[in-house]
Amino acid sequence: MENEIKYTEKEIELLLKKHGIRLTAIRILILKEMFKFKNTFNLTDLEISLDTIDKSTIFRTIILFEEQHLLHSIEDGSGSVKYCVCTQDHICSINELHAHFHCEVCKQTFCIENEHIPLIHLENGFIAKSINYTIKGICPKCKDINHMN
Amino acid sequence: MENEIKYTEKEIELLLKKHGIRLTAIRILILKEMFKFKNTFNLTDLEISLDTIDKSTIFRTIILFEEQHLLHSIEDGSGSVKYCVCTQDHICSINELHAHFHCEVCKQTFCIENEHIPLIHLENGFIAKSINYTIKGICPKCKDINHMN
DNA sequence: GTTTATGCAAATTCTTTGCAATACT
DNA sequence: AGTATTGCAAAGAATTTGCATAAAC
Repeated sequence: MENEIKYTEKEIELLLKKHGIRLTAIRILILKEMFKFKNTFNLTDLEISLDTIDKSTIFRTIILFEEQHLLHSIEDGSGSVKYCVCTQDHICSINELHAHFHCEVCKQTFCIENEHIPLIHLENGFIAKSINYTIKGICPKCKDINHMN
Repeated sequence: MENEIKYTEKEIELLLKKHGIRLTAIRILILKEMFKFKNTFNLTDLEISLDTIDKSTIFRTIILFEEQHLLHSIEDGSGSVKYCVCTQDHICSINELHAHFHCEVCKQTFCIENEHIPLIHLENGFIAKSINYTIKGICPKCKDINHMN
């Protein structure tokens, strides 16, 4: 594992509580694991790295976290829903949502942190709850490997 | 069927040819059916309305149409990929792509025709091929039915 | 002790593929 | 004849659910 742990046990617990999520050993473990992913992750990613925990438990935990706005989902057209954790440096309210980039070669999905999603005008009567802005293409690493331009 | 047929047999055939797609009776039938949907449609929608044609044939036809840029796909997080046909009044090149609105109540996905997707700046090295901009929320009809605001 | 969370097993849904049969040129 | 298209059947992948057990409050 090449990742640096950003959050202490205590901080993980506070984050859960802040979002009105009851503490359990498994939820702490799952959230801790989520922070290990540099980019986004899907259910299978978590299932593999948390192989003692049942898939359905992870699934229901993701649903709970999403309902409590501790994470949000990204549809990148890869065939599985990706997730990323909402933290204070990674804002997820509707006006400050960030966009994502999905590489069609390596299948990774990156957060585009530096810019918010530009909003467009909605006709009267439509109520926006969330926005998904995903650019698909080729990331720098895969471009170099495949000598594309 | 409350839909008005917008395209004649002849126009359907021309559209296929224009996109370098060989004509077959089934492809003409499928494209004609696609135009009947006011909004977007998915594989199952077509499977139901074209119940004499096999699902895998429809699937492979969609892939072909998409490769030839006769239609484009939309990931709206509904669990199935939606499609909509690219016509001259419904531009689909990357700079002129339109956004979509997905209603979480009725599960319909609407094209937002009046505005192009605003582009955001990509860091050096990223190559964009397509963009997916989908707003999720509640459509006017469902808002009224459920007395929401 | 009652509510909530978890694991196991399996169902469901959506997508995709192999292969044989058919149609087209 | 040879290539492209289609149908059938089934595989694969991702998601979701029912129910019994275990944990938390």
